[in-house]
Amino acid sequence: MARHLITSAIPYINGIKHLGNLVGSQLPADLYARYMRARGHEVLFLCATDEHGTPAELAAAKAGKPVAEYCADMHAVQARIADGFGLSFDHFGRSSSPQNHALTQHFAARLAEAGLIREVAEKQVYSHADKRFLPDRYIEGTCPNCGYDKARGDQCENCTKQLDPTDLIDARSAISGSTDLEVRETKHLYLRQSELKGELDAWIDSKRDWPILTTSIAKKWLHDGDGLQDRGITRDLDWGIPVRKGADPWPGMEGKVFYVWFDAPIEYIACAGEWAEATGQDDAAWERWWRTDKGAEDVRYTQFMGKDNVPFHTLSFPATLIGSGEPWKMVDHLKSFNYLNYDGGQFSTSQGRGIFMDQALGLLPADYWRWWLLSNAPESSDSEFTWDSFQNTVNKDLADVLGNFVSRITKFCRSKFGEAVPDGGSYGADEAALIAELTDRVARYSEMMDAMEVRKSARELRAIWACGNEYLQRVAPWSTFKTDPDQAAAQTRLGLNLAHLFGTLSAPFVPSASQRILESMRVEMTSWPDDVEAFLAQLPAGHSFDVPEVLFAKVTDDAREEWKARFSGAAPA
RNA sequence: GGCGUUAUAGCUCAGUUGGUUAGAGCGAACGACUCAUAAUCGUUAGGUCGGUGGUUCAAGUCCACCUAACGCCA
Repeated sequence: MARHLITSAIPYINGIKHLGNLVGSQLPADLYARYMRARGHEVLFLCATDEHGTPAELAAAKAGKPVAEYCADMHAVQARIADGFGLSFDHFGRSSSPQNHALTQHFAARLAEAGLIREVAEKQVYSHADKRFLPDRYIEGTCPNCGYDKARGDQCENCTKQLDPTDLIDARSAISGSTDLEVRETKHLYLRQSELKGELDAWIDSKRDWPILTTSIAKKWLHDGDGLQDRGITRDLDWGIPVRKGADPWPGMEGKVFYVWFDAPIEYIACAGEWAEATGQDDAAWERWWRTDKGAEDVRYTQFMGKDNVPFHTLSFPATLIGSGEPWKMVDHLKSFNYLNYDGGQFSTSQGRGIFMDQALGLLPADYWRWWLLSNAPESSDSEFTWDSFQNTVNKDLADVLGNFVSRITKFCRSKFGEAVPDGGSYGADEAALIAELTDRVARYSEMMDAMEVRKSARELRAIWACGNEYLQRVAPWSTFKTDPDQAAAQTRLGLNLAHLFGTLSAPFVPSASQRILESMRVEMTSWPDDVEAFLAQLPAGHSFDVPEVLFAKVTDDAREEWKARFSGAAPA
């Protein structure tokens, strides 16, 4: 038994995430966590909400709530939706937790002691009306290059020219519209990650089995242009973790907070602390997952994220851990994903384009979405959601191949032998061939799951389901029954055991349906079927079962068309 | 402009360190079966592996250049 620490990139607090966000991190992380648990390994699967920063403050203001209250509410909303999707976090934490405050300040102190923090004086735009410094993108004005009047302080969206806020003509706050702006000098802390460039480079080089997507992004940031740049890790905001040197004040940094990108990854660690607290355990309980001097040296740590998060996880966060000089557990495998597009374009939160997690659950059970998303995960390149593909895939794979298999074998048995596994007959060449094929396929499926090859795993699982239908078609117990009822009984017995096998193997992908299959077969989820032959003998003659209701109702053409229209992002109804 | 990813049958994609007739699922056509959510199973469908030029006894699989899509950065 191994120990697996698994984290999903933590979703930002300001709203409900869309399916693209889901498939890029939380869902594959859940797949892996469920699989590892099913194999009998010890798993700690953590996720949290990323709560700090300007967008959270603005979203709270828009909602008319204090930011702390807004974040608490949205955390509850995201937690409920995650639960709806069957995301099996051991803990769903918050980056605003006391644990993260303490840990973030601790890391900053350690980095300062190591000489890896420097102060930089910068000029930033202050808005008197908003009583705050404005990030570049929250300043609007007329582009000096093309005259577009809604250019942002970082870039003009019309002519794409890169801008400084001070370049803008008639600059105004994007928040209040106020033009009462002032350029002020302010000091910030920078993480000198360029000092660690060599170490990070060597570390990345040692990760030969990471996805190309991951290492190519990391290498680019390390070597592109002038190489790895130092990053500001503080901001002039109210909402965040106050800049302190451990428990002590940080002279000159009063009223400032750490930048969200500094504290967010630290939440992976803090979240383990939150988990320990929530489950009534002491610090040693979480430290054995995170401190290699306190029991974590045999932990295998895997992170899941979309490609936009890779630089922070391969460079900035490791720089923080290495720079601390303390024995923190570093990531062992970093599985990254490309983007999921929606029907010819990108998912868009602002334009309401695409499908959001809460809406998805309002249409169909989570298993439908899990199956489509995982079996089409954007691993090698961006992939695209279309309603036609979704309907076709879930109807064919889930309803026709898996659902119908369980249905046909249980109903056949009920009509000929009653609702218990029939006795009599024995296995012959057909059964041996089936068991041999399944042994081979289950081994390959397990290999693919170990390797986090999501699409390939899904494909292999589907092939395993198809084996059940192929077997029934080949031996045709409905025909055998007429001439040799004992032989038909043996075939049916094997068929029912196949349902048990499928229920177990499918659990990481479609946990609810798997649960229903196992319940109707009246068995608990037990061991992983490494020995297929032995596993297929677990339901003995006489074992009673129930015929389940339809496992997967099909998506109709009418529903597909209605949803396609409803989620087009065109004129809102 | 720099960099990266991708470009394989109508569609979605597999194709280990280069090596016999390039594979799967879906769709399509035909056939079988009738237990089942009109579900299933089988057979077939002949794609110059984006283009050009190289390396090699041998390249979809390595190299160079080109083209296209997407993305990141400046």
